[in-house]
Amino acid sequence: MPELPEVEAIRRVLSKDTTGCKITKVFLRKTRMMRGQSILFFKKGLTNRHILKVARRGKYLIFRLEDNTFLVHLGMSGQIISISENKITGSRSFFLPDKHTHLILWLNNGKALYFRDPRMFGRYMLLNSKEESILLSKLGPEPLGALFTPACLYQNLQGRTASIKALLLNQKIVAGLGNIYVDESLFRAGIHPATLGDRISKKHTKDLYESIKSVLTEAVNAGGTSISDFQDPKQRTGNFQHYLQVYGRKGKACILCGTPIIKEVLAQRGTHWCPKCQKY
DNA sequence: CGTATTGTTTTGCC
DNA sequence: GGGCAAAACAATAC
Repeated sequence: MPELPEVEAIRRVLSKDTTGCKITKVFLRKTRMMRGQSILFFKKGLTNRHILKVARRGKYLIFRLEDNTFLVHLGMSGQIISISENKITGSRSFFLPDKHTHLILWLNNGKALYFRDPRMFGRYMLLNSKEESILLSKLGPEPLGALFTPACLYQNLQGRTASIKALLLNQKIVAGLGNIYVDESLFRAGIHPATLGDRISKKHTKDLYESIKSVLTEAVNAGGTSISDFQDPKQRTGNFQHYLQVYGRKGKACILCGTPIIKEVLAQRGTHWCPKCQKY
């Protein structure tokens, strides 16, 4: 679920609602996502710290505290819900905490953050600044930042014999794209997802660069894509699912030429494209 | 029952 | 050691 636009939607809500708040209590119900860090370490490192800033890098959500950083990756199905205790949630009717709520942070503004993750692919890490920068430096450039340029993308594709689909899913090449936005970006750029990275011309790389930026910008402005279960901490859904041009449109007419959209597994992921508009 | 699912890391091969 | 592809991770929905 959460790719860059969804994580950004979550970040914006949390930045507004939790910046400056103190974490007063920590309830850890499942420890699997903590990368071996102990419960005691977690509780000590979070309790009575203030949330100084809520940032984002790629798909990572970053809570800067006084002397450490709480780093969250939501994986496939992670979500953060901001709510008062034991209220029935609005859009779906489950009680919190439910069996998928693995972490709760109580704040001094009367709210609690419920970290849910049914599939448990998410990760929580409490890191010092050095550990944080080592981890985040492994990521490629922010696609909406100044360091991401057509030249940078082109350089990163040279000598690469994997498909462009696989390469765009690789967070070292550019950080924040997932399956949905890779398919959408490739459609807008008119590039077939199976094209080898090395075989993409400078001109097509520029097109791809522009497509990635426009897709992500529009998706951020739409509050993300709610295909199955994405919701922000206030349980609002995004709107970008209404603007998807290939993802989830298998067999439907291409918006440009009317040809049925193809869906096949590529790079181990369901991959959508128009066989006429997207060439090798 | 089998298939599919929005992500990353590990494994093994070249 | 790097790049690549497949497997693994876990739970739910259809």
